[in-house]
Amino acid sequence: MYEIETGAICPHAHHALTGPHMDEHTPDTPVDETEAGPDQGRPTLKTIAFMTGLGVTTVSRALKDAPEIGAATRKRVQMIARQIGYRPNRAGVRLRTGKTNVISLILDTEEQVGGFVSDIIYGISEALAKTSYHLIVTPYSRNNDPLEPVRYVVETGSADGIIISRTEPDDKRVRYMIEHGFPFATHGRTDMGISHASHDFDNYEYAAQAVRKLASLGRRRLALLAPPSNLSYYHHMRDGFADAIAECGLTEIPINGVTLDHSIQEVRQKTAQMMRRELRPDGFVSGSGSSTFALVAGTEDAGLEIGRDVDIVSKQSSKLLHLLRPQIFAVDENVRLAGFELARSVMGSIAGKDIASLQTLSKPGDAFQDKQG
Amino acid sequence: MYEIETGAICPHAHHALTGPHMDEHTPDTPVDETEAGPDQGRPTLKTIAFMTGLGVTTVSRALKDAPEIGAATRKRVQMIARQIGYRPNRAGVRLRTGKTNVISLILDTEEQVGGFVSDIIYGISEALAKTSYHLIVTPYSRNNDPLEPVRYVVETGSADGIIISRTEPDDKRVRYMIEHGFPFATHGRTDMGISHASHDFDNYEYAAQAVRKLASLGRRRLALLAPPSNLSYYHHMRDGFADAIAECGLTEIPINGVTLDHSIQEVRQKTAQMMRRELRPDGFVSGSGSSTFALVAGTEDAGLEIGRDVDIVSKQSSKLLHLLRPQIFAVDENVRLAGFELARSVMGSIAGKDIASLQTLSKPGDAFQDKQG
DNA sequence: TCCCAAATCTGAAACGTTACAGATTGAAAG
DNA sequence: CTTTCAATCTGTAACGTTTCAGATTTGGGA
Repeated sequence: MYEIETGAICPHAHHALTGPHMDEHTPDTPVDETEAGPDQGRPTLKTIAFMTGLGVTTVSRALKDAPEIGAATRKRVQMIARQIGYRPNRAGVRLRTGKTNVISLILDTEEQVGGFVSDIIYGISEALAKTSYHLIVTPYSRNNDPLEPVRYVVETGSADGIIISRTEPDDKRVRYMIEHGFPFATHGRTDMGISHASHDFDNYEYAAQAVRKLASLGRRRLALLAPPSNLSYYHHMRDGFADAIAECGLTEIPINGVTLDHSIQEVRQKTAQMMRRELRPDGFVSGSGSSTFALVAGTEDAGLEIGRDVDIVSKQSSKLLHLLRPQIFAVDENVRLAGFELARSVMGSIAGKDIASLQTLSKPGDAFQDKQG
Repeated sequence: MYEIETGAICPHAHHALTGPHMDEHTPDTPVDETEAGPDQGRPTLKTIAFMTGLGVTTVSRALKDAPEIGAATRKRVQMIARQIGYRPNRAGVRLRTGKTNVISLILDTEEQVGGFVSDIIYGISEALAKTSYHLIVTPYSRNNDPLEPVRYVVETGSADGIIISRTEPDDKRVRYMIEHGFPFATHGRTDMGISHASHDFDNYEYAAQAVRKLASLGRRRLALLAPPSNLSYYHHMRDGFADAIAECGLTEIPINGVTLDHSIQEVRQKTAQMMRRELRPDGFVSGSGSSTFALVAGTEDAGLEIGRDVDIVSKQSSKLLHLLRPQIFAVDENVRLAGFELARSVMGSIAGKDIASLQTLSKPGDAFQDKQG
């Protein structure tokens, strides 16, 4: 049934198949509209038009429940369409309307965080599953200009909406998309005085709770392993950390030179260095699971023990931390949910929905899992 | 410059923008071909045709280096195209030729393995970066029919080629795609007497080497934590394991009821159970990093110690295992490379290249990283 | 001088869809 | 018995591209 279809898709079979394709148009006799020829290959509006005896316009409208089509006709057309498994040709729609039915997820391919990308993709997929949207992944390297992939998608119109992460307080990608009226949603918030679709994890709250937890354990000198300072959530996390430090009357031991973006080796080394010093932290707040692996390793390199000499509170997106060291206090960040929300947001943005409804903030939950997970 | 473009993409702006779009056709005067109107919005072939004074056909051919175009014209057209940033409209090409310039990665959204998906996507992206291909992710749930997403892509022609994983020895998706002449590449091999594009990690070799390593450590009773038995690489891994067991004169302690697909909790529990028995294994071969986390936890639940009571050899795609327990012997599987190779393979398949050149097997390398990683 | 072939170039048609501007009904209103 | 109007339906054109079947020019050979 779909032979032509697959043929048409397989380039090396082009010449063989495009020849006898729809040979209703014999060069001598002019086209007779009433005989649209036997349907072959994938059904189109023309196929249905032929089967129902209607015009393609009518069929097109009937399928999208236009009001000017009789109820009987509408039902008849839709029935046949379902029967023969009609699917609108995406290229046709896209060419005609400019609507691509595609969401582009723009990804940093240097991303360290294991599982982050999988989860966000699964979440997006879940939200897109019942819609006509497809998900396309547009990668870029952190070394290059992050604006470039955005510009590419906007300029070539290869998607109807964009999802970005690694959002900055003053984000030029956001500015660009706003200026071009292009729908998008950001993972993380901005601080540009502009309202736009976004989803974020409440890192302020997380860091504050983490500090309080450590304070309640009697820890006094805390260190924060934070994201790079250009990212929005650096500030949230840092503010939550600082506020709670002040609130609890603790002191901060700054970690210089490494962030969540650094390699495990670098973090491990830096941690070991720090933990061998006189005035070392007795508590860590960590922004990501994989970095916490390095934190633990570095701490133990220095001969110290988690839970005894130092406590760690860490975010995680997978559930591995309490297997690494059961003493770690792990807070789950549901990245799959983030993906889901981001997809909903960007679709809402495309549909022109009210922006207020497209901004969500995920709370850390009461998930300070204790020694047993 | 791209205002029209973005407008055309943003559905809620349609009506506003399709009106004054290219108003060269005034209803009274017939079209004068020589005045193609001022180019606005995204440049098309028509734009270039107007600028050069050539026909669109000529421009189209000039851009693809057709031989029947004069060298001077060709250069002139290409120069202008570059100048004004011409990009062929994907929908136009796709509608006309049937070529989508899209590769579909079909993903099981139940996937446990953290980082696996990210890496394979990064690898694919890398291979696609310099081409005109886009990557689209087509998800499915393991509970549903795995053929369904494949059928969807083939029937709707939403991609030129497909990449699948979780390949089975007798894989109905492979059969389906072959029957429909649809280009694809599989992550993992089949055993159907059909030759097709694929990439695989040599799990036979991995398991055999793992067993020999454990044997060299004096371990005698080995257990294999294997993939589910329907997958191809189950057999490879199991055969390598069994052959080396025989070769070294060791015995196998079978693990029943859990596979790499099972949750960490399940594996952990099962492992603990097993390790409390009289005749427990003194060596593990594990097929994935995250499962090894569970293996370690379960072993320690039973009061045993890695490196003393039992040794573990495990594959990993991230580098976390030696941070978990430095005693683990980890073998790296480069999933990013797998993605890269798969993308190359499927593109080769689309281009009709010789299949022999599209089959690659990645060797485990000499990477039996010792206690220090 | 004429003709033919090669070298360049060209318009028309088509891919499948939707928007526009009617066309065709039947029935209600005058 | 018209006229009008709403309710349905329809053909044409257009989106941007490539293919087909020429058209035009040039130059060489006779």
